Amino acid sequence: MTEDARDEVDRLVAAWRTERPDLDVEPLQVLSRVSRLAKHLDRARRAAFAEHDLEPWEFDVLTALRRAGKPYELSPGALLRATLVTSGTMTNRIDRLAQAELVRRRPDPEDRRGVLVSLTETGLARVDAAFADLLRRERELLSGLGPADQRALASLLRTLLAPFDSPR
Amino acid sequence: MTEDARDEVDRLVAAWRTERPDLDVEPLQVLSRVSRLAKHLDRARRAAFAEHDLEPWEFDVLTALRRAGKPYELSPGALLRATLVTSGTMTNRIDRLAQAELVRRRPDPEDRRGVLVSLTETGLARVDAAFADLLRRERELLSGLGPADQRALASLLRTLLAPFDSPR
DNA sequence: GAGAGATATCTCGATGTCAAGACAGTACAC
DNA sequence: GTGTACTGTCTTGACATCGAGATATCTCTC
Repeated sequence: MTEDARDEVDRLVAAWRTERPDLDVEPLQVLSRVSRLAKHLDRARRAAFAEHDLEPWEFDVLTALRRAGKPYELSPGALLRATLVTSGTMTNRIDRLAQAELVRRRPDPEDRRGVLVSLTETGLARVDAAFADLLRRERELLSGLGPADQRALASLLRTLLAPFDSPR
Repeated sequence: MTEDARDEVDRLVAAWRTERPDLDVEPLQVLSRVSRLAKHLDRARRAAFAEHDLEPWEFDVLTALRRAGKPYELSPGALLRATLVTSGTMTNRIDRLAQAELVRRRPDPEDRRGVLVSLTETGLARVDAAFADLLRRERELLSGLGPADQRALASLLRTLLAPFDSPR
């Protein structure tokens, strides 16, 4: 029941089996693939956004605002929870997005510690265009799997992700 | 056939469906989960390695050497292909690993442009300990899935990864 | 055996991220 | 209301990464 090496991870696992036959390296079959796929995905995203003059980090922030719906406005705190970055990083991102006039900052009228960040017209247009493009490319990446396989994959990944998301 | 929101990605997809009902956002079900899971995985790895005084990037280089088998020696070029980083990054990594006496550098006797990097005794011991620890934690992360599900997941991911790895 | 192009590694400057901490404002118990 | 703990945002300094380019060496063709 040995699998022939179809991808880098199969080769990696085979190498570990030779070098450390005492260890059960099965977890790598899943988790190394997740890491490597994410890395390739980052590159694909970067390429897709480049056509719209957006960096991946810019897209991440803009989409979070876009998803919020009208008036496309969230606090920095909400944004950093949505994007899994630290507060320092988010401050820096908002600074640069505001300078590029893709977002606007205004004081929160309800909480004087707070700030609200919203999309500008330009920001809205850019993120919508880039998102449509991203979906096109992602669909292409998934074209090796039929609809049923995609659903199965999504469901298995959801199970792994649940412990990270729900206890929040 | 609506799925109840079990994780962040379900919520994210639901938000997009409201905001952009004209787009088919199914690809996100898979690919956003891959990205998010990879991010969580990075944090788990960082925590695991901290106990062995290793950074994730150090671990990546050391394991590539470890997998190569005796005499645990590879060229910088082979290392950067194994770790998916650029050459400048690899030079920097090797410099710091050599300073920490986890690896050694020597000129390649066969090719005077080249260099060979090998594990020291310390490097070998550290990477073996950290790897065993990592596997323990990864197994824990996967404990929500039975063996059959893990194999199914691995197989689906392999299909997605194949186009990136094989044409290399 | 000379030259053109490919390959291996390293250097350098710019950049985005993180962690830790500073600071202002809020909430809640007493 | 006062004090204490918490929350939300921003500042700062260190650091790993990338991309472009520099240099040295090898390979292959003629």
